Amino acid sequence: MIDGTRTRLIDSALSLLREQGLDAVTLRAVGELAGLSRMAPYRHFADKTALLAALAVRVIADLTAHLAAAVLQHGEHEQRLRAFYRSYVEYAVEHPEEYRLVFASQFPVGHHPELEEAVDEVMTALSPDVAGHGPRSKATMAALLATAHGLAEFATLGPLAHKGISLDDIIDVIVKGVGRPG
Amino acid sequence: MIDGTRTRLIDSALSLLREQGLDAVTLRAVGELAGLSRMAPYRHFADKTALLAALAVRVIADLTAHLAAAVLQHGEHEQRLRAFYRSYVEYAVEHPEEYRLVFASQFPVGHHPELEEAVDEVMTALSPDVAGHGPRSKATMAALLATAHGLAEFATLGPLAHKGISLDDIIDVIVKGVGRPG
DNA sequence: GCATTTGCGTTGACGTTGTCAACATGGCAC
DNA sequence: GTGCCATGTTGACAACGTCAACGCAAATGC
Repeated sequence: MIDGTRTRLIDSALSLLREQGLDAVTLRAVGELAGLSRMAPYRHFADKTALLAALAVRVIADLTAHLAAAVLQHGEHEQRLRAFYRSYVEYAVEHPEEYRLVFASQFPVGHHPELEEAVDEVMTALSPDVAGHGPRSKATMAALLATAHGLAEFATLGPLAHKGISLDDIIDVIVKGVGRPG
Repeated sequence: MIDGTRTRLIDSALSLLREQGLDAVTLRAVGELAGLSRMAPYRHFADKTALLAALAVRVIADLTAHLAAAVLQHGEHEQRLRAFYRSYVEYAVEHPEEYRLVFASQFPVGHHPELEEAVDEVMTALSPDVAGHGPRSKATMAALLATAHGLAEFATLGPLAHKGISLDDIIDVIVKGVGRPG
């Protein structure tokens, strides 16, 4: 093990996040759940945001694996796209606090390179399977991630969930093009 | 004026939000900027979340007006759609803290009816102009808002901004359909 | 006309949180 | 052995949201 204590702190933070929500992830609670004192995290992370960023890296890796597994169950392109959207939203709905951590924590741009690497990795890992290989594959991959994220937040935050609009219908509109006459 | 102090408190909160960011919107600061004491907001709002929800209502109304103005500058359907996306992202980029307030504050569903009304109003105000009148107009409108939101967050939070991917290219992919071979 | 309730505002106090400082301790290099 | 450095600890502080208790003026009831 390279750095056991650091890993244990992230584990503790993840437990708190899952079981009691983002607000329960305090440095004190993390330290004590790891069997240490309140200031212990500062020996391994610059501040609270750095700890949360490390946690976000793990969550993003987990999400990436979840997406890849779902996508690879299908061979046909459009099926893969729909699986991508469905599994993305599914992950957000099933792990709401973890998902919220990633996007609500407002990590200052440029201060957490490992976090930006993790985002890059989602793109490079999934792009060949869902965005094709054409000249527009980068724009397509960005469009896929951005729209999936929008869908996920609308699904978890309410506006979409309780309005009697089917998720599959929305995915259908997106896949076929929002500009299509409907 | 129906309730001047309440309005003044929201004004103060908006000033703090714009000039110093979401973290600077503390009940103490809001009260004092309004020329009152720290506990004054409690006479007009149940708690801090209620104040933020009222602020979010105002922001959403502002965003709606911004979108409507941009959309109505065009007569053709696809032009309107692109204007919708561009102006949505533009608003988020130009008012990042206000936009963040709306989505990062995690308003408990069902506790802020006026907030949900405001969201409904975005839909009903814009739907005829961008989502058409067909049987799928509701799903289309939901798809438009969700995807625009995803785009806006990716644009403000970084993943999209500094990767050399053009926003117009991404909008193009979305309008024509992410499932199109590209 | 007077008593009372009610709306609006105030200060005091408390618990929680992130973080700075100062201090302890153990292993390693020399 | 002696000094250094990584790691961990406790003490303290300011800021925050919020509960209580209080003050006061306008409205209300009789």
